[in-house]
Amino acid sequence: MNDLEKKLRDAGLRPTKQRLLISHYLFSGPQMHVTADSLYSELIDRDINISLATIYNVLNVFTSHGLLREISIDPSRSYFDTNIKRHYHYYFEKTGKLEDISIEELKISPMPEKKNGFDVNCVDVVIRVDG
Amino acid sequence: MNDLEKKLRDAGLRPTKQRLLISHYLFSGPQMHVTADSLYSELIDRDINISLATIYNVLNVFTSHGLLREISIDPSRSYFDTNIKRHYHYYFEKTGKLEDISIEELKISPMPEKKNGFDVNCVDVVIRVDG
DNA sequence: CAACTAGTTTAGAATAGTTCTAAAATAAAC
DNA sequence: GTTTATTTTAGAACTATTCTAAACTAGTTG
Ligand SMILES: [Mn+2]
Ligand SMILES: [Mn+2]
Ligand SMILES: [Zn+2]
Ligand SMILES: [Zn+2]
Repeated sequence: MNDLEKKLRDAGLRPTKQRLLISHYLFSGPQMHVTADSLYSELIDRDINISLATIYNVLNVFTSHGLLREISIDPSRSYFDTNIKRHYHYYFEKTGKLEDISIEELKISPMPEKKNGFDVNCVDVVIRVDG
Repeated sequence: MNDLEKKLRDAGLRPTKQRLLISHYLFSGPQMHVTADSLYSELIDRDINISLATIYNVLNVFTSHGLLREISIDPSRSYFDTNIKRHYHYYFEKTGKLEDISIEELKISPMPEKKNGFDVNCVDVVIRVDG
């Protein structure tokens, strides 16, 4: 059982052919930010033909099982982040690219823990730049 | 020339009947966060019948002329904020409501001014809570 | 005022990202 | 190997938003 198969099983997911191919693209190299469309195109470029419905299914199920994080940046499409540790983003509005900002680089204080008795699920910071 | 008419003219916009009615709803009371749909429904409730296309036109033109700010919170719809001063948000994921956080309440440091030579357009902070 | 022009509103069509449906395929359990 | 639950898929459906083009209106000019 290889690393990717273990990663999927540990998350409670069946390691199907399509999930493994997508995992290989997403998780075997440097961390990245993808949209459904960018992922679909990149896989097509590598002659990996997975239906767009499956791309959406996999992005959503990976997100709900903690392997990806969804980022709301642009109301016209969802971004998914392979970096699931707490961090923030630069967003380059012209190119649509994202770049990580570590929590050491940018400090928020006081870091909120609760609001009206409700737990804080996450703190999203997006710094929008022209480029 | 009343306040709302002046506000529109100062922004370089013609004070049409529809824009004035929408401005009255948005700008005459406390600050608020709306979606195209919530605004449309609230106006219908007040027997103000403006086409949904116009609601979208007006929200977009108000935003591009600095009378509103668009907030990316939820990939399934756009929020617009009548508070155009720098501030941050709590987002209550179950109800879809937003609440302002002032820049005195939450500090970010260092406040970024530039990135790769590009200007920072805005710094969005969203604290997502369960409620 | 009347005539003119540029900008605005509107219904309805179109678009596009995403989700749904239901049938075929596959993974896991027995 | 057989069975069962899960997954994949093509294509349809959905939905927030934008577009189209015709009717309307605000502002300008004489
Ligand atoms: Mn989603
Ligand atoms: Mn918009
Ligand atoms: Zn990231
Ligand atoms: Zn606000």
